[in-house]
Amino acid sequence: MDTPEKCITQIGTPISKLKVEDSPVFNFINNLSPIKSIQSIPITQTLSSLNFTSPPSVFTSPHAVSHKETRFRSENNSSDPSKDASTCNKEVVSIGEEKTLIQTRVDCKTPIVVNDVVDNGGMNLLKMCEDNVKAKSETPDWETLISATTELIYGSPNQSEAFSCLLKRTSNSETRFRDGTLSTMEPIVSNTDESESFDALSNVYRGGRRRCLDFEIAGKNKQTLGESSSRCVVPSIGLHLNAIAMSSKEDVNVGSEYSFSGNIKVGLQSSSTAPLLHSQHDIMRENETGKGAVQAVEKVPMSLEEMNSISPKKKKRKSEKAGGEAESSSCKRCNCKKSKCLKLYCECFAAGVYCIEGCLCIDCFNKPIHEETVLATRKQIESRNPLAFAPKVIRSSDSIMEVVGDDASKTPASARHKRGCNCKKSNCLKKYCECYQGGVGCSINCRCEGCKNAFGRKDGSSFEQDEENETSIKSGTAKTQQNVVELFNHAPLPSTPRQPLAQLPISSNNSLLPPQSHYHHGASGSSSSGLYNNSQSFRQPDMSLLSHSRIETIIEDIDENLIQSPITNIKAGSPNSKRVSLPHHDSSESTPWRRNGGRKLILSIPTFPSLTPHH
DNA sequence: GAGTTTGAAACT
DNA sequence: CAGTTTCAAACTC
Repeated sequence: MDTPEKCITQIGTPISKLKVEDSPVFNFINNLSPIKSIQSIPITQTLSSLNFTSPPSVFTSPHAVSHKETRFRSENNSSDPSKDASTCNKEVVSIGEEKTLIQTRVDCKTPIVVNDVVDNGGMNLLKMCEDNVKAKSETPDWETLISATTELIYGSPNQSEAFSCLLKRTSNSETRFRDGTLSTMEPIVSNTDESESFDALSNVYRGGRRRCLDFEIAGKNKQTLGESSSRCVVPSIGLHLNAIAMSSKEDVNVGSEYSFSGNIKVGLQSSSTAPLLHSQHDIMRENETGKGAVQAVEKVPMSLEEMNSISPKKKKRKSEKAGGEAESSSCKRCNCKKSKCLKLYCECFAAGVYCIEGCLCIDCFNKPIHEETVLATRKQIESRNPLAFAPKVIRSSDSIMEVVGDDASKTPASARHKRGCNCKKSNCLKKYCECYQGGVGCSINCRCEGCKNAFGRKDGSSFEQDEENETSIKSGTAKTQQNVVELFNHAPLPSTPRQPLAQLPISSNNSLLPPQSHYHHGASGSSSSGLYNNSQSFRQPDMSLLSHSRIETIIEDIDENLIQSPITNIKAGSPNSKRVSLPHHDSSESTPWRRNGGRKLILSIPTFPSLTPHH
């Protein structure tokens, strides 16, 4: 299939004009000082020779490890029109005139070698980097960079190959779609001779993403990224953890759909046409059913107008029609009546995603066409509570393993609701309880009364089957038990199957992070993303859980960051003095990476300049 | 499907 | 910061 149309040009500047020295990739590599210091690898000799003048870029962080998609954008001004850098599938590469940026998206389904690299103390990573650079430095060009980079990112030759292929194709493409109207999250469909590469891409892109809110790229940036407001770019930092953290219902796939952003913007760049906006779930379902993204692409797009014009009834009908399916797939859709989907009451908004046609909301403003409003509202909320959009449940990979493992009778000690619940009547046995809903036990942070949380009571007792049975019996239904089981099965998952919006819980304006990095944080930029983006802790990978683990780790890092940050007066708590308690790590309870006995690879990665227009 | 319950979010 | 109100999800019937 010919796919010029599927390639979206999000970038404006020709890639070829880029000089290797100006490449963000090189710049990034050149800024891996921490690794150097730790491993004493003289990589700089290879890379330092390159003078990068462009803003430092960030390489894939551990988060990126879980991402399969990487997007690069740099503000390079190329001079070679022949290689005009158009962007290919929006998901892939974006070399824009904007600030240097590397966007990474991940799909945890596919093991990424970066972990191994990391686990070797970064040695492999560095070596790979060095080798690639050396090997290709003679003819440094964009493709070389891409190749080297992608290999580093993907680890897998196949993946990197596919990625490179895509980039090449992109660079050669004459077709651009600045309006992003074609934006689709579907993988590029290629003709047969490139099928292999694209198969790989397919894997890379496996799992379409639901469009997310482009919270921070609104404005000028978005123009570069695609005018369509429907485009989804992960906000500068964010992990949209809510999505991740909350959904206990979702299937595991959800977990793999995070996008991280930060300075490492992970993007969901998606598409834009609202109509193509299938929920992530929809796409995933398709993929799961073997139809793959290709079919998703083939879906007849619906115009925004059409979408918006859908009457509530119609939507409801649709919803009902898809009801079972949606329900079964745990794809939540909001049902807001008064909040206009601009408050945290709205699950979609809280999760950092736009509402979709499946939502039954009324007077919804949480749509691309109201992007500015959404952004403004979001900002406002963040100003009130910087962590408003942060994941509610924090869990470590170990925790996940515990849950998944044989000893599933206990709530992961490290898993907890960030702020704690405040249940009065539900005894923390129903989903009204956020702890319960998140599949975690109550903690000291909770102010619940009569806590009987099956995942662990506030008093410290943990879930036991007997107790659970007792509870079920008392409640006169086994539903609770089923719920518990279900929650356990999905414990690490957030409640929203949607596309995670990578968002920084802390607004970029808040400057929660000190300019200088903390223990494992590199110099942080002004962007809120810094919190995540600098997190570079790597752990032994459990691919099936990687995404969650990563994210959770990151969250913890954030906590630590907050704790350690000189800026300690952050009212992390919600308005009502609800605590956004930072998890207390006993000396005995080490952070995930410590628990794993793994080394914590510290990368001092410069953050990307914030694309956020606000200041 | 309508109504109730619940607790988070928002407001005062 | 505490109390109250609003809201929408969860739940019940």
